[in-house]
Amino acid sequence: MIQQFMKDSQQHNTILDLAAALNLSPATVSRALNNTSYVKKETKERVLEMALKLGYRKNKMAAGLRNNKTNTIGLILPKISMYFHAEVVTVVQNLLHAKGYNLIIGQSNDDPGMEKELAETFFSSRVDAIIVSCTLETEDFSPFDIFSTHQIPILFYDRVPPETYRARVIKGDDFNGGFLAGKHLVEAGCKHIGMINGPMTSNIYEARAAGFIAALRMLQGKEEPKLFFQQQLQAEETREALKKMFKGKSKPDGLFVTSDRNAVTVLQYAKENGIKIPQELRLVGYSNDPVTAVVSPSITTIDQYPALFGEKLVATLMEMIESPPTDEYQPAVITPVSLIERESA
Amino acid sequence: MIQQFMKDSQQHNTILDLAAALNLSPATVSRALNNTSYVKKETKERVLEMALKLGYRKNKMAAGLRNNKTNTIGLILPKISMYFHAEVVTVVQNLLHAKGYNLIIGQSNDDPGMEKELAETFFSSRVDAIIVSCTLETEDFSPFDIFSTHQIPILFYDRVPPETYRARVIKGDDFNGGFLAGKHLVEAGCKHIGMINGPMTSNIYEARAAGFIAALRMLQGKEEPKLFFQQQLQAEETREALKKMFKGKSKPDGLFVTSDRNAVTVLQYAKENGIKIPQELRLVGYSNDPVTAVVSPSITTIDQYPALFGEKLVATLMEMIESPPTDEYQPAVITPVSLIERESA
DNA sequence: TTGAAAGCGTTACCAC
DNA sequence: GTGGTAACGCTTTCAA
Repeated sequence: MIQQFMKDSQQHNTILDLAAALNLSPATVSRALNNTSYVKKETKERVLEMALKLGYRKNKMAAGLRNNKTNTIGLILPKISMYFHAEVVTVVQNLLHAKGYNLIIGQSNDDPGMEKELAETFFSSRVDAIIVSCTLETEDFSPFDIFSTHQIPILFYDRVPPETYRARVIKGDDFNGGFLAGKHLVEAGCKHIGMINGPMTSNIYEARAAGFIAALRMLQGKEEPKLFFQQQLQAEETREALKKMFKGKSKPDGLFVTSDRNAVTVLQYAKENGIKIPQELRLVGYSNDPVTAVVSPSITTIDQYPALFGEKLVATLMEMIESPPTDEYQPAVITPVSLIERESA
Repeated sequence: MIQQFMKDSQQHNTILDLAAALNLSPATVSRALNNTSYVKKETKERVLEMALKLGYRKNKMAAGLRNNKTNTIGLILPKISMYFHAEVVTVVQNLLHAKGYNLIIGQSNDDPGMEKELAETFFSSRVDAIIVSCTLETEDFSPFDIFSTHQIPILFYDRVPPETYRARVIKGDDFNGGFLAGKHLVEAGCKHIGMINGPMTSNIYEARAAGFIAALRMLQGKEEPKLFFQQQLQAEETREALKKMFKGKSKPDGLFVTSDRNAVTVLQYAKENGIKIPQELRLVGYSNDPVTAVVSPSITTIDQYPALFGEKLVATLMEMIESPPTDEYQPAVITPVSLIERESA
């Protein structure tokens, strides 16, 4: 009876197949499947039962084409293996899944060219919205213009464009993170405080540095911290920076390293060179990567609450998707940070 | 001139718009855009130029619907923040992107229910193929049957179904990994060797245990290692296991912990309880998570070469997508592992 | 070398 | 409550 309506197993059953098997119109079947408008209770049950029997699954592409809505969100980030990003992605994906959304993830590998390609691809896939954390070097944000011009919600997070590029933004309180680090080192009695930072082209490193310097100025009365290095956050460069710092006579006794991975590198360098942490050098990292808790000495660091961050991200995104687009200025959402005190400082 | 063909900026330009603007048929435009069949060189250039001018981007859904090919691959894994998986995903995504494929990632959070849901969703999205690393508890693999019955390539990796479930598989050499760990501990002179393992419902832990036991039998002549615990890989349970192990009089002097995160937990437990590593207890972990290199003492572990793993994964998948489906038995692809010797053993 | 037209699977409008 | 049908944007046969 039913077999006769089944196609070759490799074929996909469609609404038309269901309709034929039930002597109904495709319209009614669609209504029954989607709970839209009224369908006789009995009819609905028959449809659902048959759908199960024939192993029917909606073709999302067809639905997407018709509805101009894909229930897919694109997410572009530099590297998924970074602790903060991995945590955020996990939360975002779980929350979106619960709301019936699919997530497409693209890694730019910190390459602006790749970032642009991903933006194009996601646009072609007609994502309903897009979430972006930029590369360290993104200076041209025009590849993202297509989204705003087509009224597709775009939300930047963590590494975001400058305010001059009008866009919705959610980011951690990097200024405060830097400030807390500086304050902690000053209050620990450090006199020669240095910093190893990421490239200033990225808002997060710029803000962490600003907060850090503000703390030193305010609490230490110093005009400008002397031992101050910027670099790409590679282990080799960190070692170079350390070599320079410890060559002179006024060695640092406190160091703020704006990424935990690099803070670990500092730890290793110190061990290799007989520098005692925290006795001779106090150290503060950034992100509360679990690794900071298990090295010894454990590393004092700044927690960014990635789970909370992810929740706010999704809440903001949903608001953007559901509410009609507005030209009103929307201030950046800032999520909290706090200092986690451990052995290194 | 051109403006008159532009729609409201929020609308998407289509092939019809291009065709109208150029006085061509949509067919020709499509051919020009896709390099399919011959189009006069000049026509093609005009099309491409206009596409650029109007900011045309192909609607992938429409193309997918028509072609029955989405250029999208689904990937289901337990948790993206695990080192091995993060690395594999990165490689897989980069390689697939280079080949023009999109990747949809879904995290099951080690929940078989979620895993099933993701499989359904990806099927609905009509992915061209699917890659799966199962949850620790997946025992019913039938949610994946839809893919094989519809001739959609499915490739399991790392945590895979038993051989009785006929499917293409690629996995690390877990047996050998276990063997290497056992051998290393025996050769280091350990007499009371124990193991802390994950749940035996998962093939990876089952194989690591088998290899480990084989090594002890072969090299130590022991019938059965005595200090042997299985558990879910949570820190608390690891501590429980350790407490039991070190309560009795015959304490272990060598320990194989089948996950690096737990090996770190062992390290901390040892520190807290004054057990000297490696003098009193030699320790071997699994995965070569970067954390094992930076804790002290650094942890001897088994490297799984995730980058190589990812390459083989993509190569196998491409072969499955491109070659006609076959019923021939395809043996599992096994990727190499090796022991990384560090301070802990 | 190009055009006309059908069709992929779904949904929503308009009838009845 | 339900059915008929057009339309979403693209590609591909068939014809010219």
